Amino acid sequence: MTPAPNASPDLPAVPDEELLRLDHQVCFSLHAASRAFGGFYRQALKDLGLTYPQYLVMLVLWEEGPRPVKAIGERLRLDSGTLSPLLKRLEAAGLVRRERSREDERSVVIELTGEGARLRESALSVPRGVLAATGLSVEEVLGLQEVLGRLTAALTEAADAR
Amino acid sequence: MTPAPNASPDLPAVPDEELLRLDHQVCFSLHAASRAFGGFYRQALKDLGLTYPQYLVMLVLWEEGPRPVKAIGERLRLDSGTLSPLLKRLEAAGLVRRERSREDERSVVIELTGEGARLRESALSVPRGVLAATGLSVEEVLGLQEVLGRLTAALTEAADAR
DNA sequence: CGCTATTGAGTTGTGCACAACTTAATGATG
DNA sequence: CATCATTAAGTTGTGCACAACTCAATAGCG
Repeated sequence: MTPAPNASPDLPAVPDEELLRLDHQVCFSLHAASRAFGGFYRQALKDLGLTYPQYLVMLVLWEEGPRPVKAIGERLRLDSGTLSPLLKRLEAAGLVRRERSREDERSVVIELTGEGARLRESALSVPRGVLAATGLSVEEVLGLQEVLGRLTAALTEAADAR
Repeated sequence: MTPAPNASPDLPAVPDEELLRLDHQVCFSLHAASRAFGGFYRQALKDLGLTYPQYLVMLVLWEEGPRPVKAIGERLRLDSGTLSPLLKRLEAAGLVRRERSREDERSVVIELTGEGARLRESALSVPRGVLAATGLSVEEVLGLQEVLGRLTAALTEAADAR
């Protein structure tokens, strides 16, 4: 699978020197954007008492209902090393319950508490503020999302193929 | 400054429910892309013995020469809480020197060692591999960079205006 | 000049990301 | 069915991000 036939299909006579400079820019842009996003959410979510990754987990649970840790990890591409302590903190905050599955005792199912479910109402107002703060149009957001999706898929595939 | 005149200029009758779902997608896309990028670089940089943030710092030093911690932080939007330990690790690895400035003894100037400067040669081959792995054209990369730049600027401005 | 505010770097504490590992349960195979 | 491989979750250790803080040096002002 993945023949990876190309050495550099559309990179003509760009010297390494210049690529290093461009790399600087792209790395930096993505890194900075991700952190700016996180920083803005940090403020927006402070009232809810959630961090940004905790918010992502709650979004999954609000949308999809009770899920084993494994499924949440696949959805967010996070492993148990990240999720286990995060979920324990959500449990300590009274937002979720963790229960071993009876069918498969290896699996731990995460489900919302009443408080966790109610928190969704407060969260409904968050995205509009964020979207407004981005200064992007809805079309640009959708376009950005599409490019980022392809980027992630290509990078993880390339990383796995090693 | 920053009149921020608009409540929601181009968000018509989209209900909160749907925005929350869209938010899920966008947050996730950016978060996942950033981590996929970092993951790919982690492998590419393993030979150089650098982490991704360390690579970003080295890029600044390779491009701009000796710089105080403050200047590096402004370039990468990182504060001393992140940079101080990172720079100590680069120093321990023999790649940089940290010297108090004589003109202003509050300032610590970071400069490359011979080994740090030589590492640039090995790093020259990295960006081409990464660019190929993204599966994006050069035009798409430039477009992505432009959107991300505006996104970061808008978000940090909105965050500061609180 | 002397005092106060500001600035640059560093430290501490919390949380996330991830690699490497452990443990327990399940599945597969001879 | 007994053994071995696989799987899910958790643990440990390292490094980054960031808030809140300390400390020393400098700048500004009366």
